[in-house]
Amino acid sequence: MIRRLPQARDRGIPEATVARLPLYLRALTGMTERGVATVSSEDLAEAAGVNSAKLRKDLSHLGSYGTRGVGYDVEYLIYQISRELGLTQDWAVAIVGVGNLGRALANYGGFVSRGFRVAALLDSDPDVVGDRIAGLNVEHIDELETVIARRGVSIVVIATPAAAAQQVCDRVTAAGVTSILNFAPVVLSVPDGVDVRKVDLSIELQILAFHEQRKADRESGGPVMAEEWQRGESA
Amino acid sequence: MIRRLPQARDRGIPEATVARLPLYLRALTGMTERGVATVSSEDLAEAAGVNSAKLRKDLSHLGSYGTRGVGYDVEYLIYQISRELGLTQDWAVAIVGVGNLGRALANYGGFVSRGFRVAALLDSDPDVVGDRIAGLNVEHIDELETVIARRGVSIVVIATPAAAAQQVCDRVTAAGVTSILNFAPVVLSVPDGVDVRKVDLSIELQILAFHEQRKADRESGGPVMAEEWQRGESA
DNA sequence: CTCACTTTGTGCATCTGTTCACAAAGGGAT
DNA sequence: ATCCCTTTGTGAACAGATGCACAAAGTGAG
Repeated sequence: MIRRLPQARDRGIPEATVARLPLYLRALTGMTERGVATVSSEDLAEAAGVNSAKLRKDLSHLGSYGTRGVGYDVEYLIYQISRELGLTQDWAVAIVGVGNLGRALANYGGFVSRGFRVAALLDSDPDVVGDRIAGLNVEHIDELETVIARRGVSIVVIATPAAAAQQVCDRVTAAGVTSILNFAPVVLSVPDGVDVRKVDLSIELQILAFHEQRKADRESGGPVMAEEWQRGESA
Repeated sequence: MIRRLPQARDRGIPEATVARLPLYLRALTGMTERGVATVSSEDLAEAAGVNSAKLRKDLSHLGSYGTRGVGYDVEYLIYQISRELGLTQDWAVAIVGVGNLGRALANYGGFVSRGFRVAALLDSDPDVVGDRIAGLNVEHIDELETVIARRGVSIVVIATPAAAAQQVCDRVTAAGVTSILNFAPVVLSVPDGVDVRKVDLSIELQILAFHEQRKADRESGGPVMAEEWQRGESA
């Protein structure tokens, strides 16, 4: 039986915490730019849009980096979170699919700012290959494996149409990539050990629609009962 | 005390379930296009990339729409999920900020396909105002309130630079919008009753980097045990 | 009708995440 | 040094989500 010590410095950081660390990092970066040297959990939590107990518990998973009665040193905390997230090293990212979205991503400043470097843009469309976007030459998808190997690409962003995504995914995983950010609206199947994160614009809208509908229902005198539909004769 | 009946048709659908319904919907749509009339929880779960017990529990929150020994009627289930998500009605969406990302969103087919209609594109840049994108005229941000009111916009997508986002947010909430999809890398503060969903490209990358780093650590000689760090003399 | 087989819907145990509330720790004033 | 004030770090209660495993419900063959 694996006994998990309840120590800090335990390397098992909860997934929910990991997802919030970038948020704290951004808030802290803003503060350091405004010359703030020290921040309390209360203030940082407010800036990040979470409650302060949660913030403190999250940070406690990294170690004990605050000073009671005072708060956290902004610079130091930035460094600790960056290190934990692996942002002190430089990640080479390839973007596959240079349509509207791929272009937007290539030009997105937020990528470059924090340890990420767009190392390649790839597409299959001959009209697009050769274009210069965000200072990079768009290369043909045939070069995928070569580019990944030569430039040490470890994260691939898939911004292709849905139909091409699985195929691209298969090729990049075969080439040894184990981290994929997928914008195509499909469920990718990948070998064990490969992480896929998905960003799906239409899913987000659908979730909003759900809540919006519910708000509307509540205002206009309750749910529209009994639009009951006879079961069976649909098809 | 409010006694919540453990019945199906209970309108309290868990958030986690709501977030998966669009996934099921997409899988089902694919099936109906391939002429599949009936599907088991096992197969649908596989297509959506979840486990089958979870799928069944999720669907059971909508009601009891399956047939034991047979499975679910694809068309009927599509209808039920669509209705629950509010996709049987037509949602007018306005996109504020017509940079690379805004353009990508305006052209994204997935929006239109399911009940969402891009009703307006707005920007503050005079060079962009007047452009025709995805069949729409880009309008000046000054028209924001008018456009929202006239076209019945109920969901606003913010795709502006970070610096402009809160201001746009304030204006659209003042105009009565209660659902916002935010792509700008800032924490928006909104009045009670307003739903904000956030899509943040760089956060997703940072989460991937964290896991990637961890995988790298593990391979290069196991967890770096006893990198124990003496507490206190850091900083 | 009865039996064998399939697949749903759900009670229950478990795990993960959130929030409360407070003791412990540090700072600064006197 | 002592006292008071602030703020962290965390135990414990609670809440929410997941997954197992099985009874209940349906189909179809004989």
